[in-house]
Amino acid sequence: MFKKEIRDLLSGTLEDLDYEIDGDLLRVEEPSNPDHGDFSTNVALELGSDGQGIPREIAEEIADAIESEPFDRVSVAGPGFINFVLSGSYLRESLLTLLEANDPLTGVREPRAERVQIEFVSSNPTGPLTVGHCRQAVLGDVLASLYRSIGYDVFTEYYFNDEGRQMKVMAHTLWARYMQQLGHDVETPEEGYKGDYLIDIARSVVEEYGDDYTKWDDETEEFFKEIGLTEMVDRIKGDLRSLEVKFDNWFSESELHRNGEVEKTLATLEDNDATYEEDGAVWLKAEEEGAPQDVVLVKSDGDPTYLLPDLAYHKDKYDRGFDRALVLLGADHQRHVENMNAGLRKLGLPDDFYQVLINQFVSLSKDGEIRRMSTRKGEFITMKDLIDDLGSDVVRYFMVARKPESHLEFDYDLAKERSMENPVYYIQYAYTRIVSIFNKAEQSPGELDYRELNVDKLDEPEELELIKLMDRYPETVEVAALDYGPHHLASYGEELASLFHTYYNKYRVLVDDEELSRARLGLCKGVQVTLQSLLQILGVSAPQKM
RNA sequence: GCGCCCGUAGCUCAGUGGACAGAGCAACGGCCUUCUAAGCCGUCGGCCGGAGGUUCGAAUCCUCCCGGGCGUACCA
Repeated sequence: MFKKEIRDLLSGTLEDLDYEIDGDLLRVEEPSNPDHGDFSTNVALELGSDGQGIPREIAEEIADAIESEPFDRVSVAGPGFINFVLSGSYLRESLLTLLEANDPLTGVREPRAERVQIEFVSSNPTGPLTVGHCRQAVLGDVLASLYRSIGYDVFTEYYFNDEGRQMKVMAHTLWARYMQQLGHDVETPEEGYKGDYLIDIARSVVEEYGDDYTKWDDETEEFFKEIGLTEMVDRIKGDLRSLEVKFDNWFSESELHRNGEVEKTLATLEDNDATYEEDGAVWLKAEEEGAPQDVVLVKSDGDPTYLLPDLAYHKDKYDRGFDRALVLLGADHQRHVENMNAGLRKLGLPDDFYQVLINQFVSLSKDGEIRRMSTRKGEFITMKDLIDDLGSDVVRYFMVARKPESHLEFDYDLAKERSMENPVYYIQYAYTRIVSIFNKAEQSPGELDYRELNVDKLDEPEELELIKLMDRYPETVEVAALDYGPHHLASYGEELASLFHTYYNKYRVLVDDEELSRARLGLCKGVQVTLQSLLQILGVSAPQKM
């Protein structure tokens, strides 16, 4: 946030001094080297290369013109950088502002007109959710929190692909398992789902219905599809609940078929001259819109492919009034995205409506071994196993700690670790430590009156560093949301926790000097409020005791 | 072959075109009468996959190459 203020300040100063600069070139950053101040700008270098003067001289001029107000020092360095050092009094003041608001995000929580819909997980209800879905579930959930926390109107949705070929394969596999339970020699389909979970379901079907469905026909298929679907949807919802992931809506693909939306979408595409027939199938002219090749919308057997209902679904999202439809998809859906973009353009939807965050796969390392997963082969670790074993806090944290477009190697051994080497506990423990300090002080954080604090007592470098870092929190949240990068928040959490632990180890909060104690308690409360907000966005608990 | 993503310390990864590239783990060396040692402090460790280019300045942008993942279906 504060970076933006400096930018505004600079742009005013530049105007006063008759310099002209493109807004994009006016950059303020936080140097990694503390010798270069808390913030710095290269604007004088940009002006120099634009021929408006000599960088160092411009820098001197700008530095002289800037009020000293929130800064201790504004200096020129190197070829023409301008470095800003925040004053202690500004920082202390900002701690009081935080304590007064009792909410670290007031600055960025502004009402935004845009309505954002986020769709994620959306697996075929043909099997249990695996660690891969788990990453997406947490990414989507945290992104939704991030957007809400900066003032967006967010709506989350899970789309069940409960129609189509995969469902038929599932039904057939389930029937085969059922027949096997009854002692018939029926082979599990080659393409079928090999996991044991279908055997469990088959067993319960035998218990309830006996041998009523030994003949494979349309009625039997429908029956097993229905049973399998109900059972899988139930499990999926249960798994997500235990991961603390909530959806505002569950949407079924079958609904789009029933109410004619799929057909209507096809008709629109035909009207827009976006389709043609070949080999008995209906094709979308996707290549015209930048896709690598045309794709089939309706197969020669009359069934639509996955693409057509998905187009209908997004038309529906658009008609429901969302301004942006963010969809989280796995890396294997890249081609689908290109097809969707082409199809949506043919339907006449605005280009920036459909946005996709592609996330790479998860591998799991345990006892030094890396294990990969496949739902169809039945080789996978389910989300449920993971949560039962590690708890939702740990699972959630690990799943968002890496940026979505990177492969995630889930370090099972570290996740299992109950020590401060585990970053989840490290962050939680910082929070808990503060609770513990307040207990020791026989005071609740709520009782602490910020108006009675003498923050001038806070002048240790670590104290000012902590405030400085907290000052950056709102901006971190905003960046994490807008960049679709929840991992920024995780990194920030580790940094803040680390700084606090260091401080805690070096200084005592509760000391004989009562005024100092109170001021330090105020600082602790600031950290606590910030961590609480962060953990809440990540969906990780903030324990009172550990 | 073509397309997308990734390649940064031994390992797992951060790093919004800036000024000597960071963290955690591992390794090594220290440290417990204290608000929780489930800890703390320190040291070691890098031609940022390679080669060109753009720029006053590149881990970051462009091109090519190498390595890994994914895709390239009338599956989802």
